[in-house]
Amino acid sequence: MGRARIGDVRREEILQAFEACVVRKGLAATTLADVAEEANQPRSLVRYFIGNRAEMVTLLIDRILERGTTRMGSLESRDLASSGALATFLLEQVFTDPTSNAAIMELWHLSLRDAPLRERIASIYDSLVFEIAAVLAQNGLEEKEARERAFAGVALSFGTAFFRHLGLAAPAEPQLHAFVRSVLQEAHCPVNRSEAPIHV
Amino acid sequence: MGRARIGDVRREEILQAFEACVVRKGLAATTLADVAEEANQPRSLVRYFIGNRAEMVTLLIDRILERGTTRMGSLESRDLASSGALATFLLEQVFTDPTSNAAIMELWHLSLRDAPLRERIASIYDSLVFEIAAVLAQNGLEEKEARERAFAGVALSFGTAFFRHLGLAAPAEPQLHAFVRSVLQEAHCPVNRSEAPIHV
DNA sequence: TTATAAATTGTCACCAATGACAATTTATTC
DNA sequence: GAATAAATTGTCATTGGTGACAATTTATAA
Repeated sequence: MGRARIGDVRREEILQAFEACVVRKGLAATTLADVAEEANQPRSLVRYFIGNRAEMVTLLIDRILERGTTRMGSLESRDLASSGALATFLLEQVFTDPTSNAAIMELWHLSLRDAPLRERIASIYDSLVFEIAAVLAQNGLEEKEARERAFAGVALSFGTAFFRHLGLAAPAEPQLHAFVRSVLQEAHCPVNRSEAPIHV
Repeated sequence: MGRARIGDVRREEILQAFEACVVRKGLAATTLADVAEEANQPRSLVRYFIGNRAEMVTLLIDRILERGTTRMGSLESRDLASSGALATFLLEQVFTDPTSNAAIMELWHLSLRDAPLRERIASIYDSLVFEIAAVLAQNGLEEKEARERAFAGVALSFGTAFFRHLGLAAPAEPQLHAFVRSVLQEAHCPVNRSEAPIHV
């Protein structure tokens, strides 16, 4: 007996509202009252269903990271055989959605003083690098070099996305594409890796 | 008559303490009391010499940005003729100092909801791109392409620095170097870094 | 209908941080 | 050493946000 539990629904509503607030005004500036208003609920209900503010933050982090993870997962199912396809994927799929970007940048800031979170975020990007390296290796690249090039490609895309967000005038799509490809695939004149480090 | 003004000294001490706190625990978490303690002054003196918290934040931002600007300025005086030297500069000078990085990341987060600040930060990176593009153009690259390649090189270095901070296993120095060069210069192969300016 | 568990409402105390300011002390110039 | 401007100390009120909880209402199963 008793009343039907609708906690899951409420929690979902609340987290959604929370995320909207965070994207709009930032984590530090969103109060429980903000979230409650966004969710059309009294503040006490937010506390009743979610609990602490800290717990709410934890839930939101999980939510965002999980979305990131599943998005990475969808990479495997795609047809990304060529480095050109990889470049397109990186530039057009991974760092484009502004809402996700806002959420990620918030998490990034949190991670500055939260080592476990930092590792969780790192592991997502790491798996992205891993997947891309796998494709490159399939195309005949040596494993270590594949990983290095994948890293560079992701770093370049990442940096570009951040600079875009800053409002810097980025090169046009085809140019960026060419740059990403140029780090992903062997140039015609391969760098001699056995050569000793030049600087230092 | 009256007492000698030592406001400038005090202000400097306070700002220094403020920055130390921000780097250590983040802007949002540092209180006036924290700053006062770090500066070995009572909180009321901090208020007396600096004023508002908002004003203090403004001063800190100016301080950090100005340092960034002057650091960019020092670029011109260097001998960065070859793309190899540029790569070295980007990888070893620009995004390396952990304290500056911490400060910048804090500013970055602030800039998410502060358009004027965002533009100021953008202009710093923009002038970095500009300077590098100038060197590339001097080496014979067409102006537009020079700017595009400079952008990519900076974005790659930036992304690498961020990923490093995340704890991701980055490629070794010489590999990174090769990647940066590969986006900075046309894809054929002057390998020797100490070489004179590269011709297209 | 009744018992019961869950949901909903509303209120209150507490805390940390800020801002404001009066009172006092110190250094400097005349 | 007197006048004065600046520095220094200490205290208080306010505020915004959180956490806690008692009281009430609502839906469901028996």
